Amino acid sequence: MRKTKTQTRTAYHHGDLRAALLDAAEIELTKKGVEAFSLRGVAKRAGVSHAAPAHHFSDARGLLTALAAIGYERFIETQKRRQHDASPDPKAQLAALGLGYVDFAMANPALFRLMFSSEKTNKTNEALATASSAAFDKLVVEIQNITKSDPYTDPIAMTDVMAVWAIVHGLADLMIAGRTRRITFLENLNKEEREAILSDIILRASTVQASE
Amino acid sequence: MRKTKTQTRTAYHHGDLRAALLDAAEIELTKKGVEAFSLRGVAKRAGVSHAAPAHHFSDARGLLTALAAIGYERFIETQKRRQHDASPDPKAQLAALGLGYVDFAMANPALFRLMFSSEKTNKTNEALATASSAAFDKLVVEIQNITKSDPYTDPIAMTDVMAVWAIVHGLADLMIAGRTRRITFLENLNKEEREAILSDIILRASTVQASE
DNA sequence: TGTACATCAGTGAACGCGCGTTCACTGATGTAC
DNA sequence: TGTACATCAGTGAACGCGCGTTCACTGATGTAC
Repeated sequence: MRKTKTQTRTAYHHGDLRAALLDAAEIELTKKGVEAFSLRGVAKRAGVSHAAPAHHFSDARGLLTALAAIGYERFIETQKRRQHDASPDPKAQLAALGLGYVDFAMANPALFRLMFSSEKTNKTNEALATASSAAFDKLVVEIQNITKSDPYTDPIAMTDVMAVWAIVHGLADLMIAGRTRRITFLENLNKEEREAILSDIILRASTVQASE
Repeated sequence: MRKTKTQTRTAYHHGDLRAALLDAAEIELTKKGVEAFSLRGVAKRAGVSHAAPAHHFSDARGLLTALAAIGYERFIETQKRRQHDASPDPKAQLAALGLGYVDFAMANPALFRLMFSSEKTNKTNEALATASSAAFDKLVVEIQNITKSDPYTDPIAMTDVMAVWAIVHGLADLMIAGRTRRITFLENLNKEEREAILSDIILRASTVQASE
């Protein structure tokens, strides 16, 4: 999962238990789901006693909140990677952002649900709020590049933000839930074909698309 | 919540414990969330001993599955009500369907999440699969009315189904999660204005919209 | 209508389990002199 | 460099709690005659 460690490993006792706990929490989340997630399970996976996490996180909520914040950072990285490989054209950039959104959800369904749908994170946490806002702002910037209008002052542009966000988020959530399996033709396409269709769907949500 | 009872109440022992348990389960779900849902809590709410539910549901999964199936029936009713009050024009009908989708999610967020995002239901259950398919088919029919083409045989029409479903589902899920609070102008509108904007957003997803 | 019996919905005590939390402890690391 | 002490990350036993599950039971309802 995450690879930031072994730097300080064996430096002090465990080395970097905080990072190890976050890694273990992600595995626990993926294998057990948010519903069956337990601090004791995380400690066991990290190979420490069940009382050890208390030195780094006050409780499960604190650990999950930190994990969600890291999730947003990786979420943004996934989108940037997609955009880097795409044409610099604003619409291609927006579609790439959306494909990155879906990529991340499919690759990390449990983490995605934790970030967007769970009550088990502390939304007033500063790191989480900052990371979450950064993700939102990336979308706002892409829409601004297309509409040439600042969504924070122009309701029409903000409506585009909302519409694109909704369609991308809806695709991601339905795909995670396995609901697209019902749509057999989509499942039978190869990667390129499927992405072309998803890009087309994503771009429908911005009105500038239609008026061009 | 549900009002089907007192019919047979006091008829045999409790009367209709099965229905009472489903009512109690919905309250438990709303107050505790899927994550903290417990059979004992449901029994307590229904005013029976914690072992009583076993006579009607094998376990929490069985109870939640039955509740999800009922949820889909009410989900469809909510959409039909919206459509009944709308113009018979196919696009107005589609927008009404979408508004009903959002209505239901906002009025029953926990139940909505149980239906669409939870691992705690048994998806191979016949009643649940039937109810869920009926909801999907309603959307398929509305798209067919607009495109004049059967989505089950025409991939272009099915893509419209997917796109409309995604945008409506995304709106619903983001609104439940409180993510639209960031979009302040939307929050300051009255009911009619907000619904006009949501309808506009929903109709963007169908390509027939743009080509007309 | 009356009695005797069968059925079965709901009871309540008991169980084992995993959970979060507490707390006295151990022992490795860091620091003062 | 060496010793003595402080710090603090991690240990492991113990706790109380709510959970699902089991099971012998009670007693109301239904049925046979």
